[in-house]
Amino acid sequence: MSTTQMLKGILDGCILAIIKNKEVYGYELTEKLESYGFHSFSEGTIYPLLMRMQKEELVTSTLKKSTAGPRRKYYSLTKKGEEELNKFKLQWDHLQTNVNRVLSNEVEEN
Amino acid sequence: MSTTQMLKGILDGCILAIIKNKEVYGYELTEKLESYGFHSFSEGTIYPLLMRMQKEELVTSTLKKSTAGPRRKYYSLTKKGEEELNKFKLQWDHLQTNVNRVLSNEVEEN
DNA sequence: TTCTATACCTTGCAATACAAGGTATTTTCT
DNA sequence: AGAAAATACCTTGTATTGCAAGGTATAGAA
Repeated sequence: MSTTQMLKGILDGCILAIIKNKEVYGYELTEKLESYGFHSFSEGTIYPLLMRMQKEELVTSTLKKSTAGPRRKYYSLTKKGEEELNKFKLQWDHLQTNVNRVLSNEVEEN
Repeated sequence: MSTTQMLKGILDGCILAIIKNKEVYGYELTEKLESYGFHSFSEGTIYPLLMRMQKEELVTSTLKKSTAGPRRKYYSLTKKGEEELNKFKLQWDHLQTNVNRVLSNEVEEN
């Protein structure tokens, strides 16, 4: 099993969290994710993902001049994006709890 | 983002962990996962997954009579399956660490 | 001018969770 | 005995998403 599969759906939430903290552009994200411990991501992953999130109105983008190279497309969170991030946090929390419960072989308590 | 996507690749590890603890049959798994807090899984998810894991020699299966209904196909872990489970635990640990780091906006320490 | 780094995007593929539908066995109910 | 219900397995087709590979364009440096 590759880490690739384990990231499905989780990367979305991580990127929302990063954008919330500070607006970023796509190219920057591929590097930024590394600073959080992830192996570096393909641009073929990042750009389509950002465009999808914009289509879903979770983020907005504005072009700004770069110091070196073409203009950067900076992304920031919409209100809907913040709500989505909060939803993700809850889901991630449940997932963590459940997986850890399975791995340590404990049954759910109520 | 649905939980469905967040499970990709993670379900494998969970099922390996459950099988290691005690041999189980497919139909039973769909119920067992609920007791760990997961919403119940489709059989269309479980059966292909078990067959794939058998093909990869992570598990073996034996048919046993049921008290009610057709014979059950019980799965148990191979040595390779145990190794895979250990790998999964490490990967899951890293994933947890990294995602939580992003969500709390901490940079990796070295 | 040419090279390099920056920055964006597209296409096609692989992996996997799931809905929907199908088959067979065993017990229970009428 | 026949019908119904629960148990148990499997298959097909679809949607989602991460990624490799390849493409385009801008700006500064050599």
